[in-house]
Amino acid sequence: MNEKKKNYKDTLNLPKTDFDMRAGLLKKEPAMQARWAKMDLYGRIRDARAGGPRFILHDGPPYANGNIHMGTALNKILKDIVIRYRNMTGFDAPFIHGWDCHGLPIEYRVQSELGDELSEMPKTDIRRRCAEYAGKYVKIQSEQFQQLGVLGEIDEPYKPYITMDPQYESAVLDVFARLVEQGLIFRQLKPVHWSIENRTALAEAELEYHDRKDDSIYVLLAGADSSALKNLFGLTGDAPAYLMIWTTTPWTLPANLAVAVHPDFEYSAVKFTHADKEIIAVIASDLVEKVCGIGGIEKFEVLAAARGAALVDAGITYLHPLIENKVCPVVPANYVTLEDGTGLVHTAPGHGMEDYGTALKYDLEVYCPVGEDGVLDETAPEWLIGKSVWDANPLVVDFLSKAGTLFHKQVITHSYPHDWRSKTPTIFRATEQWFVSVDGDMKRGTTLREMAMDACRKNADDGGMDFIPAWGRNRLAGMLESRPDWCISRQRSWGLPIPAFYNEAGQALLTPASVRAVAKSFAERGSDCWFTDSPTELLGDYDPVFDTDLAEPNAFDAAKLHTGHDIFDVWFESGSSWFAAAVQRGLIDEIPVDLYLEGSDQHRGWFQLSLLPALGAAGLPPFRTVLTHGFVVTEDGLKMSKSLGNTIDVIDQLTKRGADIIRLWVASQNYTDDVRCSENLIAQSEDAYRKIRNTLRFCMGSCSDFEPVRHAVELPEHSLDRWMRLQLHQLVRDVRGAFDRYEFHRATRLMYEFCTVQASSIYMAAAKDRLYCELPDSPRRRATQSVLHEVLVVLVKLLAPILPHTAEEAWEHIPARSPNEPDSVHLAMMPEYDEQMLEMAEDLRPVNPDLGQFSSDEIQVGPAWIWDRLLELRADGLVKLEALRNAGVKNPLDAEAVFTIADDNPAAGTFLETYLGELEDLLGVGYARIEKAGGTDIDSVSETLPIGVRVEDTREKYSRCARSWKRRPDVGSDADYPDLSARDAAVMKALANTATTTPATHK
RNA sequence: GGGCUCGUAGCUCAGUUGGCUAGAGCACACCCCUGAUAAGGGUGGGGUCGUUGGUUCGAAUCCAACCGGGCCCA
Repeated sequence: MNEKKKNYKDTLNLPKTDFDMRAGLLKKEPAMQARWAKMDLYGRIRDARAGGPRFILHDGPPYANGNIHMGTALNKILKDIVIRYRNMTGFDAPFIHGWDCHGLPIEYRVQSELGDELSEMPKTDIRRRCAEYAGKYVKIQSEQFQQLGVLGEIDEPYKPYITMDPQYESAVLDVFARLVEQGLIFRQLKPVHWSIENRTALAEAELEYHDRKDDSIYVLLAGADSSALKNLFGLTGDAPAYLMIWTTTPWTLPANLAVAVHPDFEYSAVKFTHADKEIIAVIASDLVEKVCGIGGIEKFEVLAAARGAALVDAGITYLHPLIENKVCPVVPANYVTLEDGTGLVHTAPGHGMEDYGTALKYDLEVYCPVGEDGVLDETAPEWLIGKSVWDANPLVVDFLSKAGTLFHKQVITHSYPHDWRSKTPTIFRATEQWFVSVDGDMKRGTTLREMAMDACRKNADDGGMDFIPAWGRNRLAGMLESRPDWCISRQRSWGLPIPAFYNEAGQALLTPASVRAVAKSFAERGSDCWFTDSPTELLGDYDPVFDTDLAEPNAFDAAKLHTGHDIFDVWFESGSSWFAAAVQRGLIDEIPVDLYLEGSDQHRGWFQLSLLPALGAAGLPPFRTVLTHGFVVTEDGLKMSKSLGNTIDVIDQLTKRGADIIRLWVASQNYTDDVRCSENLIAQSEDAYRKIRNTLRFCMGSCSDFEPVRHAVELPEHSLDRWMRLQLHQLVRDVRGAFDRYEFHRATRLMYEFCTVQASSIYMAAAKDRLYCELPDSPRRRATQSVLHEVLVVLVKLLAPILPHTAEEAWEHIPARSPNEPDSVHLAMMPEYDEQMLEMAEDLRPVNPDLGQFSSDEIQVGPAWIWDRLLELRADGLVKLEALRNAGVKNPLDAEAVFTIADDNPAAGTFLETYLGELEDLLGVGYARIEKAGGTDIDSVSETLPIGVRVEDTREKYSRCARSWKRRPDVGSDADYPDLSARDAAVMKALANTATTTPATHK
């Protein structure tokens, strides 16, 4: 590089900025977060938006156990984007975070750590340890969320809502009292999933299905009246008749009380030899062959057939397989299938949900001979008493085998429910539990199910709910339609006690007033007092004698009561958060809140289990809109699991790449479906991040000597700058629209493509010449700076919800940022767009007075149309430049663009003259000129605009300007600067002038 | 097994009420620039729109079945 070139370089206005090209997020983000905390950014946003329209997103509480994972991060970042965007559009949108602290997983964890100490430990000690454990993870997760740039009432000086907080617990009881008031709470013996290991009833959510090996047995049940059974089939003879059933849980046979058949199925009486005797067995017709095959029966004879309904109508009974002289009925049931077994279903109401339903219908006893320890009690056959159900299995099989009623036994592997924590198999067992009734009539004259279904049918504006994506409505409705009563009791320590007292007769004291009395105690002393205080103390001023809700108030002597041992299902606690989190903060009037935003699994979970308490207690849904997102899956779309080792750790990514990278990844995903995540995919976001960052950086660098108030100018008519501003305003319109609809991936893509295409590839590339080479204060340069400055400010604001750290850093580097703007971008308002400008641009006018007409009277043009054509000319020219490059002209500045028009088309000529300068820059060529072709044979890019373009090598033809590097005919036209083009020579003279008049600049 | 749901280039996404040889950006390849430089620009290749059938003059778009993935149940 020679001396002279260097001199000219010094005369250029090259970009200048302190905004680092390399992000350095790992260092900057923590510092930024610390500063936000120090300045109380969140509090300042609250103050700034006070009085604005409220927007409440109610945070679903994550479970305070373990580090956050990618899914938790996805969820919280999406919420944070919503909150930030809403606040930037003028809403008063607080963000109150929450944590779910009670529950089995934590208790189980603490128990495992305690080991043998556990047995001697009082409940309060276990609970204290659980509380410490939960508190520890609340803190850890809180910090992790904050590291992701999540804002809100999550840490000091603000308080998130914590489900183990006394105030919160008290509020949950408040909700409960209202449900009691509505008559929705009842107590009943009912089979529940029971964990023997943990001695507790389990919610369905607490089950995992794993393969397990079990004895699959086919059992013959002798007809109580063998001839009656044979008569039904029109049979005679000596062979005894049996019903054949199938089960994989032999231990439930002691509790067998019936056999269920499908009334519509056909059943066959089959004759074959079993244990050297000829017998007749009843099997569903479609399964005869299969069952005989399984049993190794080669020779069998189907004697006759009858409908299931006929068996029922004939009052067929059978002899209990284990208990002598016990006679049981055949009952109809529609859930009987022909998938497995024999089509006749062993029914034990104490050990199965469907069996239980049948029992209620046909008045069978809900008999359960199994204790909470999984051991058969004294009501069982003597040889089974004291045996665990697992030990009972082989004994039962053995008994049947000896009795000759075991048709067949085989070991099968099947999917069986396991306790999600201990991984041990669960059983169904009937126990006394507390329930929320779904179909019982409330005081308000309807049922919870009816209310819920009704809310599902209506939109938010009609008192119902809105769903994003729309199918959420269907999914929630489907679950509500079929869900059973909600069992809310658990037999554990770590949870909110169900405030039921019992008298000596075992009657429960549970009324709205008694619950509220306990709520008061819990608010004052925390729920630990349930385990330390006497019932009298817990009830305070409440005296059952004066409780009008009690039918027999005198049956309950406060002094003789004892407290119940049940705690609430944790879902009831989190399902009451709409009330409990709001009541402490004076936000009760905001119910239903605007938005719940969780993973799609929460249709069954939190959404449903918040809806039910809210409808029961308040008569309203808790939310107006439910937004769900999919799950984080691997690059191949498969589920992530620790055991498969295909997970990606969010903290790992955070400490490796920075929060804004993860946030950009989140924002770029269409979360309505599952989102794929891998190292690769996040790396892709990192690339995108760099592009965005550099686009901002170029704007800053180019505006280093630009102050909008002093230098901003009107953009010239027909200038590329006008096009750019048009693009920018379209961007604002489209991005805001996308944000408004929660379509963050659209917003992100729009902004990213704007940076890549419109800004970087088209505008900035074209604007370089004028930015660098023109006089600093030239109107043309100032116009470009005016646009770039606007691009910068607008883009930083639009990006702020997604990239809070980078946007804030950029905000600080915006040259001459308006004093009217706040000192944090997160306090700023989202940019508005010039609707009129956009309309005018799209507007097509029959004839543009500046341009006349192109080829016919019908043609209609407008700015948008014109720029589309110009960009087509650009694309065409670029292809030709590429060809020229391959032919040896490497640098487009060594080429000229020649635009050809027909002689007789003055309109096209005028058009070209108007835009020739912009076309030169758009193509990045040294020079552009117009050529009139003789005929009409123009190789035009557009039918409506007959203009052709070609490019030519000018290395022989023109000299290169030593300053702008452009080859053009006017190089050397100024004798003082023979190596410069006319424009650059003039600029140099002007600069020389300035230099002599203001020597200070050379100091 | 059931309910809901998704399936467009290697990746992330567009594709209005069915209608021109299915579009972007990234990635990739090749090339350029070296005055956004651990930057910037250009060109190009790449898709039987999960599969198969059907409706239709015409289907990525509507219907059915199937295959594969996910969530929730069983």
